[in-house]
Amino acid sequence: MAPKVVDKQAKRAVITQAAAEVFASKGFQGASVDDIAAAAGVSKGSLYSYFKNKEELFYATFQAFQAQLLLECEATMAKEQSASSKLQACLMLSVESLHGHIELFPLTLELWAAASSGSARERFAAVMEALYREFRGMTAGLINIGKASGEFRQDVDAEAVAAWLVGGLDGMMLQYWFDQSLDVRRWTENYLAMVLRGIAVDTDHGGTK
Amino acid sequence: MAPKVVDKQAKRAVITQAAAEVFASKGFQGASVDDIAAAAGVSKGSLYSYFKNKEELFYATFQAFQAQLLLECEATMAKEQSASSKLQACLMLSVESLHGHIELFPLTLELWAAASSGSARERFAAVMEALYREFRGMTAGLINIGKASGEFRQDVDAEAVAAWLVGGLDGMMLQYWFDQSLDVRRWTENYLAMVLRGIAVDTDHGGTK
DNA sequence: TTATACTGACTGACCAGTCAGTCATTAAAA
DNA sequence: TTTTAATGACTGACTGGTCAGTCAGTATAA
Repeated sequence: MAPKVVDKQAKRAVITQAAAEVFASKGFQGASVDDIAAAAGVSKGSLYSYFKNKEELFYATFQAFQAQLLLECEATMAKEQSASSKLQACLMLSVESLHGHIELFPLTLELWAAASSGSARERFAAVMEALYREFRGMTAGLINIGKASGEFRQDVDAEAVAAWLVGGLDGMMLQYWFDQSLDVRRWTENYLAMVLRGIAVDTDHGGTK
Repeated sequence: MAPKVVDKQAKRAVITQAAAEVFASKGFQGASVDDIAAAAGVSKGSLYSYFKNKEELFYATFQAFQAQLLLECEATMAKEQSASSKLQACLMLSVESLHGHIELFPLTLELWAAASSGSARERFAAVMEALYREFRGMTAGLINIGKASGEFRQDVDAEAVAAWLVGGLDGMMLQYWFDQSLDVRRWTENYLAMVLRGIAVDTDHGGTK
């Protein structure tokens, strides 16, 4: 009348952690549920008592990965003062973080592919749309604050810059995934300096040459 | 002593065209060779006489898609004079072109995923690395021409800007794929203007306010 | 005892790639 | 012109294997 008790949350975490590695190295379709169960040290039947199906498991796995990045990002951003330094801190942290966990980047690629076609398309596409909307909104908000405070030019299209920065980060990491000798951190630093000069109001104009 | 003759190249094109649609709507793993053969109006056995295996077929399909974009891009770029207008023309054309064939964008996503994990990883990853290297090189070359001609600042990191523009284009189209109400063309136009202002030498500074 | 967690063998569906045989087309012999 | 032979493009049933998800039975804690 009060049988065996396990910490379900902890066990879910163990499973998603194992799943992250397997999904990242074999892909969504390529990873079999047997593989994941074995990696997590759990039987297949047990795994199915924690997750409705493979799709659900994949989604939970990606969520865990994403949530951690978002947390780090928000924490770091809060420390900065000006809009441009917040932007810079946030972008650099994202690059650092993705760079540091590059072995999990395929999870994202798999989600993109899953969201683009296949049976789970509708669901994953909705997730991605919401995620991008949030990131764009956050970034655009930051830029608008900069405009309001007179830090950035009035004719800056906040949405456009936000979309390109968010997209650029993804595209950047994609290139890094394919060639890990690229110095994406330095590139990001240098590039952002250019972009900020382009959107800042002209106070001084200390050009080289 | 001379049997039925068919135009093999033409038939390959018919098959890859059908394959593009099927791969785009069902993904690489999700699309069965039977599906594709049926869509192309060809038997499965016949299809296998044109392509060694499914992977080969997928690669050929992506190549056809990519080659067309590259051709359009090079043609348009040749018409422009200054480095900045070449850059602008090339980027806008790419956005226009991808925008116009957005239904085939999943092909790219599938290739990314295929290149990130699974059995064909090595091969597809090499293809993607080469592709990005080429695009980055082309773009960086353009920027360096601009630097040499005094159009752009000397302290511009050409590689960094190139990587971010190339990556940004991908990331942009990704967002558009998930939400086709986004006005990516206008965003690109506006954003590029900002970037160009950031990398151009300071001649006049006609800021708004 | 009893409620719950857990196991792994099993099932049914799916699919890439093969291959033995068919058929339309053409060259050349009659 | 007609017949015959050669060719290779084409077909689709079949094989060998994989895998998501289920369930009947077992272990364990209260």
